[in-house]
Amino acid sequence: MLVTLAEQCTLKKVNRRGIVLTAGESEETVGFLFEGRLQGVDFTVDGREVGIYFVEPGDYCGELGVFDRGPQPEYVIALTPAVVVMVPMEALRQAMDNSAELTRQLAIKVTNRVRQLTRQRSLLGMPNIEQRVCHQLILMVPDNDKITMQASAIANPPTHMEIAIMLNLSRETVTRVFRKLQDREIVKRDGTNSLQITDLLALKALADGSSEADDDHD
Amino acid sequence: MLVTLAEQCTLKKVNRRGIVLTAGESEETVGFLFEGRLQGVDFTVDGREVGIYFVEPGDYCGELGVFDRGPQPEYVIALTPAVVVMVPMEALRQAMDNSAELTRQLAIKVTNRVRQLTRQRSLLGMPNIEQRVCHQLILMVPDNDKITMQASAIANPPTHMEIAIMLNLSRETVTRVFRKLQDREIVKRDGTNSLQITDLLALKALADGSSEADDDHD
DNA sequence: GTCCGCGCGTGACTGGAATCACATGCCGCT
DNA sequence: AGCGGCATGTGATTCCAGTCACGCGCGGAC
Repeated sequence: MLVTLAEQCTLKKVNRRGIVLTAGESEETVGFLFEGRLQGVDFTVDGREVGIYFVEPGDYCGELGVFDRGPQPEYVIALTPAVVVMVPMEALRQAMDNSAELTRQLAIKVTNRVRQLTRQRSLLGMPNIEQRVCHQLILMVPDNDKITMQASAIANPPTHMEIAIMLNLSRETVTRVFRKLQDREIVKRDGTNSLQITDLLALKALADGSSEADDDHD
Repeated sequence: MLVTLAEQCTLKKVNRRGIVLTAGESEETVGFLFEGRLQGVDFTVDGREVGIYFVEPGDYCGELGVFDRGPQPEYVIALTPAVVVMVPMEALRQAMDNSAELTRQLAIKVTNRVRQLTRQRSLLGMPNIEQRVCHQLILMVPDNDKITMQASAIANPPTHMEIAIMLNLSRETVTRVFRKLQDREIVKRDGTNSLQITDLLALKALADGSSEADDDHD
C-alpha cells in the first residue's frame, strides 16, 4: 500500500522564493519536504508579508485539506532551493481509511501545528524586541543541541527579512539585534549558509529577559 | 455509546475570570461550552496577557490532548459566567476507536483551529490599528448577519481589555478606536451585554482599509 | 440608598520601532 | 575579473501607540 502511494507522488524542485502551495486554492497535494527550508506566509491587505511558520526537512505542509477539504490557508514558499515530494491528498485519504494509525499521525501533525502557532503567538506578545528575536533563534536550534546548551549552529539560516515577518518587525530592527548579538559574540555568521551560535546560554538568557544583560552599550 | 459517554461528563460552572483549563497541565478533559464565552489566553514572561481565541457556546476546547496526550498549551478562562460540560478524554478516545466519524470530527475541529489561528496571525500583521480592531469585531458578528450586511449585534461582548490582548494593543488604544466608531455611529453600546453594530458595511470598509475613511476628525 | 469595584473615557508625555536613504558586502554568473 | 542583484549595516527623522494619571459611570452587593 505504501508502494502504491509512493507511485503517485511527484517530485517538485523549486527555486528560492518559489511557491510550493498557494493560499486560497483547494490544493490537492501534501508537500513533504526533502531538502531545503520552506516558510508559510500570508499577505495583509496592504501587501505586507506575514511569516507563520518554518518547515524543516522531514516535515510536511498542506495537510489541512486532507481532513476538511478546505482551501489552503496560507502560501508556502521556498526560502532556499528545495526538493518537495508532492503527495496527492486523495491517495492519502484512501490510505487513511485503511490505517487508523496513519490518520492518527496526520491528526497529531495538525495538533503540533496548533501548538507551534500558539507558541509563536505568545512570542508576539513580548514587549521587548530582542527577546522576540532571541526566542525565535532558539526555536531554530536543532533539538539535540539544546541538551548541552554549549554551542550550536543553524544551517541555511533565514534572512533578516524572513525572521522579521515572523515577528512583526522591520528588517532593519532585526539587523540591529543581530549586530548586537554578534558584537557580544553570542552568534557569528559563517558564510551564507550557516549561523554559528557560540553562546547558547547567553542567548537563552537574553530570550528570557534576564534583567541588566540588556542596556550596557558603552 | 453516546449515553455512556454522557454519563461520565461533569458540569462545571465558572465565574467570570474563572479558569476552565490550565496551561502546562495534561488536562484529561475536553470542555464543551454550553453557555457564556471563554477565551484562550497565554502569559508572556513579564506577566502580560496574550489572547489567542474566543470560544462561543456550542464550541469546545482542550481537545489537543485527545490525539497526542500532550499538555494543554494555553489557559482557557471564562469571560462571562459560564457553564461547561467537562468530557473525560479517555472516554472520548475509546469512543473514537469505535467511530472513525468521531475521530474525523475532532480532527476537523483541530484543523479549524489552525485556520483560525492563521487568520488571527494575519490580523496582527496589519500596520493600521483601526483595521485590526474592526476586523476582530467582524469576526465576532454572527455568521447569518454577514449575509444581509445591514445591522447586527454582538451578545455579551468582550471588554476592551479582552480585545486588546487578542490584537497586541493596549486597552486605551482599543477604547479610542471604539470611541471613534461610536462617534461615527457605526457601533453603539446597548447596556452591558450587547453591542449593536448599526453599520456593518462601514465597519467592513474600515476593516479593509478603504482609504480616506480614516483621518477626518475635525 | 450608598459604597465599592471594575470597565470605560481621555489628555499629556515619551520612547522606541518604522521609515527613509544610502553605503557596503557578498555571491554567483558569464 | 567584473558586474548585477540581493542581503546586510547604519544613521537621521518621524510618528504613533504605550504608558501614566486621573475622572467618570454603571451595576451589583449589602
